[in-house]
Amino acid sequence: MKKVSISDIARKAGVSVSTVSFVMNDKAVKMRISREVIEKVENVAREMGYRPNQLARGLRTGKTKTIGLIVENISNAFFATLAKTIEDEAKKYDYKVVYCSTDNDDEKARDLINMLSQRQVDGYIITPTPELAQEIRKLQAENKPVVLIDRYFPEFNEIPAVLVDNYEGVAAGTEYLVGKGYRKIAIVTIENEMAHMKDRLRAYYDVLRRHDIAVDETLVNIVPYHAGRDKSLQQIQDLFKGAGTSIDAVFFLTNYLGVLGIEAIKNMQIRIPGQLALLCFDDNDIFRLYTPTISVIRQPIEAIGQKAMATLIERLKHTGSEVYPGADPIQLLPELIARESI
Amino acid sequence: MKKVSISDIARKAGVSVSTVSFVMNDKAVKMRISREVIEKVENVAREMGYRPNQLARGLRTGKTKTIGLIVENISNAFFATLAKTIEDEAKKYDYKVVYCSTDNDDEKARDLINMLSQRQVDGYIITPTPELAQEIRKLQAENKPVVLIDRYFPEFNEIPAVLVDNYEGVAAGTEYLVGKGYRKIAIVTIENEMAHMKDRLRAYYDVLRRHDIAVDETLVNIVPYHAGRDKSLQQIQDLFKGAGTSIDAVFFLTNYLGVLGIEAIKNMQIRIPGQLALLCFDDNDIFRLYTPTISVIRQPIEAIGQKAMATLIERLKHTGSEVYPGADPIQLLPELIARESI
DNA sequence: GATATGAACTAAATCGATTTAGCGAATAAA
DNA sequence: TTTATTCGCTAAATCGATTTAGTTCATATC
Repeated sequence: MKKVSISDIARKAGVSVSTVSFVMNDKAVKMRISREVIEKVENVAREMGYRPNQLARGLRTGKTKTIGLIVENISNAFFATLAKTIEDEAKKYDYKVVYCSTDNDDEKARDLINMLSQRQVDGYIITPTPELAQEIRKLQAENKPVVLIDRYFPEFNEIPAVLVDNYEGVAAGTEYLVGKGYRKIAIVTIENEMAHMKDRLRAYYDVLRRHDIAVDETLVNIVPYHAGRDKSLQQIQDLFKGAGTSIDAVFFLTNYLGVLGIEAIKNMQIRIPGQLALLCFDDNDIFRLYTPTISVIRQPIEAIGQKAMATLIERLKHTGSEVYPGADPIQLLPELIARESI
Repeated sequence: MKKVSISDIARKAGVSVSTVSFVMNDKAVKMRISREVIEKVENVAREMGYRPNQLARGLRTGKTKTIGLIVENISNAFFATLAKTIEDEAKKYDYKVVYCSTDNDDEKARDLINMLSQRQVDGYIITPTPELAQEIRKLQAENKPVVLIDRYFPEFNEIPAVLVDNYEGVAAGTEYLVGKGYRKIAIVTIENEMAHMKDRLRAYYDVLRRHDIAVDETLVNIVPYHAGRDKSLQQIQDLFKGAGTSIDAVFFLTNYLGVLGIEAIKNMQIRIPGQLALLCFDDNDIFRLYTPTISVIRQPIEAIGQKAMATLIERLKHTGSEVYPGADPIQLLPELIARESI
């Protein structure tokens, strides 16, 4: 049994295809279709279970009512929550979301943009990879609205971006550690050349300097992106060996690294916060449930998703009519959640 | 700047649209297009950044190279991993996956099927909700392959299903508890009328009976699906009050409930496994990292995803040509991971 | 020299919708 | 009675691809 099309309905109802289209799109009144015909068509459509083909509709109208969401990794709790928020938000505006992960690979990101472009999505929300600026410019040139999320390109502000205030978050966290009397504060971050991570690191340096604490570069630990689980864990455990002597606190700059940190303390049986204080950027179920509970800088994920979506919708509404004036990224404030690990 | 279409390429290259189509689809040789023309077209297409419109292609060919994946909740770790596996697997066969969540709501599930159907996906992988059988039959009638995942309808086997062997998993878990000497074994399960959960519960009863352990119905705790976090937690804490006296072990039948169990032991400071032994169906990061580590029955998520995808692809290949003979659900064996909580 | 064969392309139908322009009948205005 | 309007609906173009059935030359065959 084949799917029913608009012409099947037209034939069965004894009217033209156009009439069916008008009725299905609530333009019947405007086109002064008579009450009887409207009812006839609606009945036939219901009986036959007619569902308009969105490919045909999209082809004709140039709108698919779909937006493409590109994140780094959808199985990461942060991005999963973000995706869910965006999807819920999109539904309010009657848009559907298609999402996919880059794994922070430029090549993969380009492929995904390609794929979404071929599928004619109406707009994009993108967590960019380092070299993606060119590709995103092309989308703008094609008049497709784009909103960056979680990351941004400081050198070009033609594209709106929504993210947490990374600098403020890490500054607040570092201040908190300093305020609690810690001086030998180690940092664990992931290798990433992008601005949002530089902002985080910069905040750390600035706060130490502000308090006249000498910066010890051996305390700045950068985990290679492709190190793999075991190697990364090892690097953290090596750092932890100095607990109580060369370091007294560790600030993890990402969620993923913080979880590895927990594995490390578990493996090494380090007393937290006795021997070592712990703080992590970005919350996670585990941090709330672990013993001791882990203090975090919480990102306002829902707010980020909502703001990004609202920005995109705004641009979707008057697409082409006006050019985005360019603006600084929208940076939302994070929240310090003090738990037992400090 | 508008997007480039096939006719733009044709015009610029000075050939017909058909010729461009043949070149782009590697049918140039078969259609004996000359080497020069092929190169000309390829160059023009590359220069202009041509990317075929998949809506048009899908409309014409009737194939979108897309499959719809419907899960219960994409932000749940089990389904997130499953989705990732299926996506990776799909890519091998050159298919793209669109996924969405039902929240176990029949109405929502029907809407999602509708939406995917309108978008002309080629096939479906569905975690069904209780009343979804009719809707799925319609898809079959339209000649769209469907594979059920994680759950199934015992009363109709016309649709292939791939899932863990729930009965065996819970049987093995219960046997393990009994073998360790526990006799007052409580069960915590979620309210769900579907076969896979009934299978889990049935296994519990069967094993107790096999060991001549009297079943105490007060030990069987069913958490209402829409109870909400706090109420569910309360129900588990109420159960835990009997630790050491009326109960000596608790078997959580889902991941989500197990995590609540951890919150409960944390809140109540219960010694595990001293006062109470814990076992959970379906693994989770937290279970591996918590102190004590929690023993689990691990589902073979990757295998389930792969098998489901392979089954779907098989049906996609000869769509329409033959009817699925009908078969029992494919049930894959889970693995008991013994940790410290028993 | 007429005809058949083959090489290298192209025209046009098609998929299923939307949308503009227009047609015939009924009614109103002149 | 003729002309203009309004009503209620339809024909046909269009979106951007794929695909079948030709068409036009050039060459080979008899």
